[in-house]
Amino acid sequence: MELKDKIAHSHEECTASAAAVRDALYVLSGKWKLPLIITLSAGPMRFKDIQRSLGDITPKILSKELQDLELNEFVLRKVLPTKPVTITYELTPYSGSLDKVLDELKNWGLQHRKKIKASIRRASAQG
Amino acid sequence: MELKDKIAHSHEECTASAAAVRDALYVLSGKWKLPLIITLSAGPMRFKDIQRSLGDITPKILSKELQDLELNEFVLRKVLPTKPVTITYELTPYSGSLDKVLDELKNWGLQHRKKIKASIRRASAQG
DNA sequence: CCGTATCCGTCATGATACTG
DNA sequence: CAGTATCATGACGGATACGG
Repeated sequence: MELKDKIAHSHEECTASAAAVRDALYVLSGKWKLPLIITLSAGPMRFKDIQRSLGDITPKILSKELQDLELNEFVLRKVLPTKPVTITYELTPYSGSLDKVLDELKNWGLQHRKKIKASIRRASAQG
Repeated sequence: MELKDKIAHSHEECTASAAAVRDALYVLSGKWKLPLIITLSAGPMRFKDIQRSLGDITPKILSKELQDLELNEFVLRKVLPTKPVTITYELTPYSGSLDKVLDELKNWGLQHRKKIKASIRRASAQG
């Protein structure tokens, strides 16, 4: 079955597909959301730990991204009654709904990278 | 199986996953690439037709997006020896490799929209 | 018709500094 | 530690106009 058979059945369905895909990409947009989710998949972490784990994200951006993910119910913010309070972030069960998407995206990314490398090799050989 | 079992096996694999996912999102990034692919899934089209079909994309942006997609071998540009020449754009077979990704993205986008609506209803009822 | 060139506004991201 | 505030910037998308 080809792409056009799966996606572009009619004008309306085509529009609907495009809208749904764009919804998804919108929610997952930005430089950090996916890396953040993948990082948190290791378990609950504190703000500073996440920051270190992601390398060079600034607190402002991290804060914003975490809030976004919280709003979309991918991430749960927990305040532990220690003294002073400890705050942790962890993935919600709902984040599991991204499993397939993430997996497909990962697989596709891997195979695409290989393909691009091969293309470049071919192009160089030709030139 | 949970997300953490599928994605974050080890530090290296976690990093690799994140990189692959970001590769994929990078290639598909921007406001128009997916809508463009979905539009072209109806068959070969000329520049002006695509422009009309996408609604309000400007020629500069469309040109750039088409070039990006050509580079990544999703789209083939054909120059037909009519007089004056006719130029068409069509999907390559390789674009079919996106089938699964697109499908998962579409499904996820649809279910997520439903969930968000339900959340808003719940929040309103509470407040 | 098929684009490219120029200019411009907006938004995402980031550096730095600061508060509780 | 866990953030917020302020300021800066650069990429992206778009409007308009023009060239082949």
